[in-house]
Amino acid sequence: MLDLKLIRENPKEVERRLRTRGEPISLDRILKLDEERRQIIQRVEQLKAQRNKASDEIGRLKREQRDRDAERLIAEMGQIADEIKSLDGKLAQIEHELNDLLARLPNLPHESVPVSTEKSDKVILREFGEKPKFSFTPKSHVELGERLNILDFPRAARIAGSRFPLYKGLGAMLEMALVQFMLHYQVQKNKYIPIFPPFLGNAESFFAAGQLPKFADQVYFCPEDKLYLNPTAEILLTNLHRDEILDGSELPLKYCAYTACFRREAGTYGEEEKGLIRMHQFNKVELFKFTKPEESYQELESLVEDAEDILKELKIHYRAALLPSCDLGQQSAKTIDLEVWIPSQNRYYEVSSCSNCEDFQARRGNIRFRRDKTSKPEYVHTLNGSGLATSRLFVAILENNQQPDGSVIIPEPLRDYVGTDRLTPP
RNA sequence: GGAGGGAUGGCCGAGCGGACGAAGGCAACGGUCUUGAAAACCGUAGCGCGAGGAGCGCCGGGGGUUCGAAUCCCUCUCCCUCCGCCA
Repeated sequence: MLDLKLIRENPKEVERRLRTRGEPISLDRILKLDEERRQIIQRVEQLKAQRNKASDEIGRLKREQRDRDAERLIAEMGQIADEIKSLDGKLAQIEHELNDLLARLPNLPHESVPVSTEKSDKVILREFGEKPKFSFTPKSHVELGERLNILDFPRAARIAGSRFPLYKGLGAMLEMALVQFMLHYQVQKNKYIPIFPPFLGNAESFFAAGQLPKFADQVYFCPEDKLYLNPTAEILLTNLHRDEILDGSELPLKYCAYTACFRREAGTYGEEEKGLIRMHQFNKVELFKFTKPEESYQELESLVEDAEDILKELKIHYRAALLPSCDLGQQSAKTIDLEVWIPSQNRYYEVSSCSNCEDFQARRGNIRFRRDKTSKPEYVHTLNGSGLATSRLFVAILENNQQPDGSVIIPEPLRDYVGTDRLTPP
């Protein structure tokens, strides 16, 4: 959520910056509603002041047994009470529409974000390793998974439907090994506090993180209980400190969480996204920070590095990309993606997306901090990043580490967790 | 799922139609005293809109009754206890 005051004071500037996202955004309606709202507030508050004064007076008269004078005042106040009620009603209506419009506005892109309407206009910040060279035609992870007997899409479809995963045998071990390894690493080396959160959240939580109201169609919803299935732990972790005032001296707070993630992925069927690339359910270890405003961009850099550590440890070729304005998620002011190489498709795929949401979510979730005991509360900045999306990493490991005989070498750090150094076809 | 009990400021806790933005306690902040600290005493002190003013709003959320609601009524959410069910 953007600050209404900022919109009111710099409408042209805000509009210009929002439009760099490539959506046709107009603030006219918001400005008009805001104007109306403030006019009504002025009138209604005047009336309420009058009413409060009269109520005090009535109380006083009653105490002094001057019932006749009290009765006269009460009769006078009836009219004002009606007027207040009608104005309050009008005000509620205006604020409802205003809040809904505000809640759907995306965040302002940071000035360091390249402005473009082409998603391909990302800036490659750095690369690690190189694309593997094969003396044979590399197989896709779908084919490898089948031959190794570690993935079973047909049976997953029987149980749940298409686009659900089923890992089997050492495949299940490898997937869980990735989760374990990443959690251990981020907790022990990078000092994140581990959280095992609920996998469902309520509407307030999803609103605070920015998922609602705009993206309701992308999440699974249980109407009986009014609960939403977690699409990313970012949402759950954002709400860890919703409606709290944090102690400035304990910032930045760094959390990491493993969750299964569920997404409806409505209307995203693409032929190249076969197998595990885009699923209704996948696994992810999420990194999350609550920071002071002036520290958030340096914390974004270190968050990206923390996620990169995993790929370096696993020796997977990747690149870090600064996304252009048109490719930012609505909450994000700046996003850096990590992309791994997928040989069978001859392209890179995102395994991590690290964003600084500045105070966008903090405002929605009322997450604040105090610099010291006596200062006023201020909004924190929230940052999130996958560290990493396990299920896509699984794909990268299978495809990048495949051997001519169809076996797959397990990266060194995962071997103890998986219990073997190599997957071999039966 | 059934029956009951709760939700008040950073925390605990009183208030149950008018002098209540809310007693009291703890914690906090400033001061006095002290070489320093503790103790004691005095004082300040919630959040939001607004101009750090006036004013308005906020006692779990929403609605209602009333000239006036923390207080009465309806409704929702969450928490606790007991029963049922279950890992």
